[in-house]
Amino acid sequence: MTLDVERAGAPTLEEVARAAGVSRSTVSRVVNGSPNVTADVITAVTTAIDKLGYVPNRAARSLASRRTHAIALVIPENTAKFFADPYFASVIQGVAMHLASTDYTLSLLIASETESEKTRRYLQGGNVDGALILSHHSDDQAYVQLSRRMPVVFGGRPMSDDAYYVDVDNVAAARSATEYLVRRGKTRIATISGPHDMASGLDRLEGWRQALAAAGLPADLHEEGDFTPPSGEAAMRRLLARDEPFDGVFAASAQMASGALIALREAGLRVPEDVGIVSIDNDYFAQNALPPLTTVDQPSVRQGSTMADVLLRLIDGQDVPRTTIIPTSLVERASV
Amino acid sequence: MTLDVERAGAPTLEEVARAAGVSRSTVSRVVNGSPNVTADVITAVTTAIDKLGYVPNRAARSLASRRTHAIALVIPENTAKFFADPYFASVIQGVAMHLASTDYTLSLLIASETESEKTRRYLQGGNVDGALILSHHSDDQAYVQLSRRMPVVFGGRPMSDDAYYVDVDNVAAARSATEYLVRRGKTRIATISGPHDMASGLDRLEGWRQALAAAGLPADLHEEGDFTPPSGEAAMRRLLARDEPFDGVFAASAQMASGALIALREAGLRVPEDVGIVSIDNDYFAQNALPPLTTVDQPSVRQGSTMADVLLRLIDGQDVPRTTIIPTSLVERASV
DNA sequence: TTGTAGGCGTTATCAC
DNA sequence: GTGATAACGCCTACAA
Repeated sequence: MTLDVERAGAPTLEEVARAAGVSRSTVSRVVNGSPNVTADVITAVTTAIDKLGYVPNRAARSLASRRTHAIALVIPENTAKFFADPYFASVIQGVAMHLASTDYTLSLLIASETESEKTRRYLQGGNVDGALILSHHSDDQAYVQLSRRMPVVFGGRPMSDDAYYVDVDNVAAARSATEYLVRRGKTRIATISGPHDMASGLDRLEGWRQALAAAGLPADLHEEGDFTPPSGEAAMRRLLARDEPFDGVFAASAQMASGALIALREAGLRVPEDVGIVSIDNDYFAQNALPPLTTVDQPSVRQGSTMADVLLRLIDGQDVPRTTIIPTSLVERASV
Repeated sequence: MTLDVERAGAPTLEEVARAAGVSRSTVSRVVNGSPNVTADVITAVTTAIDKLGYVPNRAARSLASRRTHAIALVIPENTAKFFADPYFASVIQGVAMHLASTDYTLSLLIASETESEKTRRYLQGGNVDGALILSHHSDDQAYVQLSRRMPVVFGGRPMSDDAYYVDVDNVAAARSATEYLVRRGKTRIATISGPHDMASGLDRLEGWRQALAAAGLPADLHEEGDFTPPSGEAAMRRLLARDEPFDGVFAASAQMASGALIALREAGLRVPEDVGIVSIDNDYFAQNALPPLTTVDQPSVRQGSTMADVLLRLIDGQDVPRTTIIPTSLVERASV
């Protein structure tokens, strides 16, 4: 009698069709929201679906439709080294949460350079409908090429022109941070920049330069870091070793600022009394530093969700601007 | 002549077969490493594969084989709030990197509670071969049930018995941290514990108790936090407000310890001179605190890769112990 | 060892 | 509006 009870696998579209007394095609139409279906039929099918607990088989669906409903989030391994950086965690979170409200799936790829071929094949092998590339390095070229074969969106401006990306305006962010220092009366403003092989590193340096130029101040006190706390500490030591007094510092990341704070303290310099410091990133480094850092907030969770949004539109064939800039804002705390 | 050039889609198994002059079955066998194939044939097929740049179509493969070669990493949304916690980023990284050396794919799910039904269906809908659940909360029940339908491995001991999980020995970690305080001559040792609805919170509290009991010391100075810096700061304030002097503190997380440091400093207490503090987590909070924290290192990247390893074995039908404990180690710095 | 044939669960193209 | 009927690309008995 109840042959259908205790079936092994999940119910199929075919079974739903039988239960609803319609054809498979019709069930498929209902499932995919086709406009040409009678209300009665929709009701019947929906009921059957609920009763049976039907869930479309993704594999079958993508085999037939040639779309996977999956996107990849690629994190080049050299970037993964910076995984500890809360920035990446936030972006990933943003992506995942945005996707949660769609029926797309997120496939996370840590792309080791030694197996880049494998990653490339995976991406081109029709496993995903599009890719998100999270990296600020100049070695993005391979991925830029990929964007000719499928929708690709970068997080952070890639070192290439014709690519879709969403980023904060790093130049403007750095400029506003530096301008804040100027407004507070600082006249000798140094910077601890990010690495020169990352667009964000370069852009923030440029913003610092612009602000100083506009204020008629010299822009010669510059040391490079790699965004991490230790590099910030080391850079500050080098700055101090120049024996060239300064009363303000723009650090390209809060992590570096927190490192710089250590070197400053060691040197017997007080913040903000002796030197004021402003940075970028409103993460817990900024929040928990001593003193808490005045910094430029770049909403990274939002960057992630925006990236996902842009990619999905691209996949959907919509017309999307190549560049999406996320606004930043200065948050004042006690370091200046 | 060259009909095959400029084809639209990716090459199929069928085309490889034709190019190699064998049947599709044989190509399939070669691709899947079947033992019963002649060396010559393998060579021929492999050559054809390389020449054509063939990549198996995942959808077709899983439709036919009923295996997806994908696993899910589920992060309950309440956990996602703690996303800023470097612990999670590390675990995710570990999982992703382990998977990179296999042909499994990682599907990252942020499971909002309001859509838990959706997540459940996704998991049960045959989209993945197994799932990793990252959570320390007691609301894991739903996922424990899931483990009856497919391989599931938890990160952190779930509040249930019959589940596979990989975790650090939180009791032992807390005990060794506390014992260290005892060895350093502290006689009045307080604790800032984690939340009581997380196994790790409870276990670390228990470890603290055990160490004190063994040393014949009272275990009454206890305040609860939620693993975040602010909660640690607040807990320390409450501890201080008790007006019950103490010379040692075991904080269940480095983040809370860093918060506690702030309250301690405000109260004019010096670390380590007046009170020694030990915590768990060797993250940058521990490394960059002032003073740097003596702490118990729990290798979270490794926990992630181990979780993936266990799950893959489970999927492979291997016999795996339900519990995998990752060793921890004490790293001495300047806070005691 | 290798080939044949049928099927995996959907979608898509047609007729009706 | 709805229903047959091919694909979609691969796996897997089973046969040879």
